[in-house]
Amino acid sequence: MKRVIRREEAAAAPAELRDPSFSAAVIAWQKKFGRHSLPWQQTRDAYRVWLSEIMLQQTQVTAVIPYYQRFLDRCPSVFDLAEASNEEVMALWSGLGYYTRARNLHRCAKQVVEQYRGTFPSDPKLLQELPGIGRSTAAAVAAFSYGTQAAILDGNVKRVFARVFGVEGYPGAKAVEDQLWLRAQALLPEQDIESYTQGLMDLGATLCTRSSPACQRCPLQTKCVAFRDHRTAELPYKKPKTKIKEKHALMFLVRHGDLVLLEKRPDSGIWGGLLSLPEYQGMQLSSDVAVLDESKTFAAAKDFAARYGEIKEISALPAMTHVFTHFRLEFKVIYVRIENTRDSVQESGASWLDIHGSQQAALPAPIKSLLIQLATGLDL
DNA sequence: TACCCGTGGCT
DNA sequence: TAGCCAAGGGT
Repeated sequence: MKRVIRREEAAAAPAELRDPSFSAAVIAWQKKFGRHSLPWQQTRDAYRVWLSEIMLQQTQVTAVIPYYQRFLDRCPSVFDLAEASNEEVMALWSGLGYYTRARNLHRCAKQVVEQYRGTFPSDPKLLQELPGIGRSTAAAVAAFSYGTQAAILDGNVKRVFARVFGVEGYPGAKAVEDQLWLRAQALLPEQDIESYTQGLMDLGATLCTRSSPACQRCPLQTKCVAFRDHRTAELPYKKPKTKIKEKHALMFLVRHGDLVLLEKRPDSGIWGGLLSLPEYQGMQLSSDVAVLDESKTFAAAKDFAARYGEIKEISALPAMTHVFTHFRLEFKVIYVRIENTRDSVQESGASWLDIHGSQQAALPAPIKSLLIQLATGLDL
């Protein structure tokens, strides 16, 4: 069993990433210049360490301190917390945000009491099975409470590593994060894990800050790729803009001579209040327009156009794309030429536009462009 | 996988 | 000022 674990660790932490001088520098710096008097330091009580780590997830130190102390006053031990009512736990947490943390906190306390008789395990793998404890939090609790050699990887560490080692790419991306975990594992010191772990956090929080880092005071300056290359502002990479969503629509271009059938769009939503080609409204169809076969779109177009006249010609125009700030609209247009129009325009709320007046009409840009092409006799 | 969760501080 | 981000985890 031991052999297997060691082989896995060896595979997970390549030797070329190792550098004992890295942890040595962090540890020496932490002992001299790191933070030593935060309320959850100077204790190896796993309950207090765990409570602080959960509260500090995505939350800054100054916000946590009063909550931490209030929580300890009411629940000095994991048994007190396990026995507290859910309402009281939520009330104690109220204002800290991310309230699933509070629910998981309560569940976790009960579980530690039931499964472990109130003693948090020292193995990060076991800690990670508890609700609200992920890989990084498990390592922090194990290291601070029991001195277990385990790697953390929070926002601070990601920033420090990205700069020192010149890690390209957004640290939140899976592939980049995997690389960072490998480094975190490979760089672990054999002793003084508490000072090392705290030192990484302190470096990120007090020197290697997101903007205007204090490189002159940094113990890792001589190693730091970002400092050497003047790239501290660039590293770590910022979160990429979330990929814009795609929407799909099916529209009908119903033509009678030089006239095109238009509808006024609702005031709210895209192209609000503008005239536009009639858009197919069938929910089920419109959500799947992208994969609609031609026969269904033609059937929908015929069904629509037949209200206005006799269908003489029908064809699909090439799919069109229009990019908005927040999404991309892919739309198909079915062209239908009709004759012998019925007088149903008034009641339907639609209107006829002479295509030679497209330029002046209140039309969305891509629709206007389409109609102008139609008016100038271009092939569509 | 990418998104969601809350609040406060920062530039 | 309006994003952007912070001691992440769950889904």
